[in-house]
Amino acid sequence: MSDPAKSRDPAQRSAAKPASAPQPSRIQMRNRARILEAALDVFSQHGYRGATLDQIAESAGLSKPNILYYFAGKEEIHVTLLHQLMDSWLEPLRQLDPDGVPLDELLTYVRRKLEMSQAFPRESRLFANEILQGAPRIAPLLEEELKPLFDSASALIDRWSRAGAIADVDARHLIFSIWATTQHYADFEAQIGVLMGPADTGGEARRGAGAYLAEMYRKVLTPGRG
Amino acid sequence: MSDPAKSRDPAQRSAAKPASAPQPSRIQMRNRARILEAALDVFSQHGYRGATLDQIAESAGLSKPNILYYFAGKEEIHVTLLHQLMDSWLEPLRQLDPDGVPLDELLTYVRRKLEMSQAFPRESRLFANEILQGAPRIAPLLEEELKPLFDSASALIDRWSRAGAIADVDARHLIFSIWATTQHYADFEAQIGVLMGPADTGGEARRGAGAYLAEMYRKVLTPGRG
DNA sequence: TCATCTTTTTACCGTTTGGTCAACTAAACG
DNA sequence: CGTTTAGTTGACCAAACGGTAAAAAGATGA
Repeated sequence: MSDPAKSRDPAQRSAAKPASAPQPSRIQMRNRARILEAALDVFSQHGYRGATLDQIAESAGLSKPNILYYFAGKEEIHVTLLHQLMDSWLEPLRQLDPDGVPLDELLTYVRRKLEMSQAFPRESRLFANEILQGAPRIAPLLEEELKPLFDSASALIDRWSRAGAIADVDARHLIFSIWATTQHYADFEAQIGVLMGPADTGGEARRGAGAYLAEMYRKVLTPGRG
Repeated sequence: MSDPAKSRDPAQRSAAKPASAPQPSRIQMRNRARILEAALDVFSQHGYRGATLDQIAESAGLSKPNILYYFAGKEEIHVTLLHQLMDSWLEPLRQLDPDGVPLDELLTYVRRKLEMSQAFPRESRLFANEILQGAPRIAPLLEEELKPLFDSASALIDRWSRAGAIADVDARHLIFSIWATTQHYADFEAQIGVLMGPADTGGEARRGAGAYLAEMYRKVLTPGRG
């Protein structure tokens, strides 16, 4: 009766055997992508608990049981999104070049991070939601992926700082402030929309943020009489 | 049968007649405070949809129907918290003194805002959660209370800027960056705990943040050769 | 003491939620 | 073609949810 592996299970668990990668079909790739796209919409807007499978299903144009055919459950969809997100999210930090011009490297990092928040506000909000709630599903990933990168970037900035290439700043709090200021424009968009005038959110606010942050971090990082 | 106002209704709707303020009893004050305290815990940790009346009830040490005796519903509890929060949240900005020393005023504002985030992280997260989800319940309050204050503060900073008392910065984005950097330590505490080492979150990180932000905004705001 | 008003609880209701099941349809392949 | 497999769906379920009804229990004051 219960023949194991009697049929291919697209909703493969995370601990699937590495050897048995049955190469997903075109339909599977398309529908998984649809589901993740819809889930990003719903999760980023309502948070994990606030999102329902029915909402995701309707937004994806699929039935709820069909969604559970591709993913083992609500949590697996969420975790999948977070894993996908983490990679692209860390890329700007990875591109910090130890051999580049320190000030340019950091200002470029600020610019990339801001562009990323503006281009992918849903991803930013999804991440913010998860962290706000204590990172219950992404904590291991923070420890394994984010922390090593954060440590090495901090060490690099500290070296630049001690060498006098940039001002004497606390590297870790500098990174925090860059994350905070850039992601703020995505995460608090509802507030900014009210304060800047709703008609304006995409236009002047965008350029204004870039110009302000560039100038701010130029002042913060330019070495000078202390 | 349906005698209106046949019994005092502690769960008074918001649009209650102003003349009929029956002066709440000691029990009412104590239990309402318990409920709001418990609700702040639960809402700030799980978000609006993620929080349940049963959780709030258990945390408050009351039964669920008893909670609904004091508040008309889940949403009313949430809105009450947001209203209470908004007042104290805006106070540091209100204390900006047009007649003070501009640089000192702004650095003091940064310090106060950071202290507030560190002293009331649950309030900060409650607010962040609400904004993140599009401010569905607090939008009117943002328009009526936050925006006027934001506009006048921006105007004041602009005047200081044009007068040369501080550097030439965009006042509105300056305020955004102050909000972002200070609230970040409360809202992203889970992330910061991982990156700074969990044992450290309350100690060095606290002082480090204050020192870093003071130095950063000193550099940003000190007028000098552009 | 009794009568009245406030507070609390027990039992319940309708809806929503994540998830399952068995049957159905559509491809793939010989 | 037929058979096997992949994909899809309507019907359903148990649990959790916000909220209600009504009556019990406490407090209050004459």
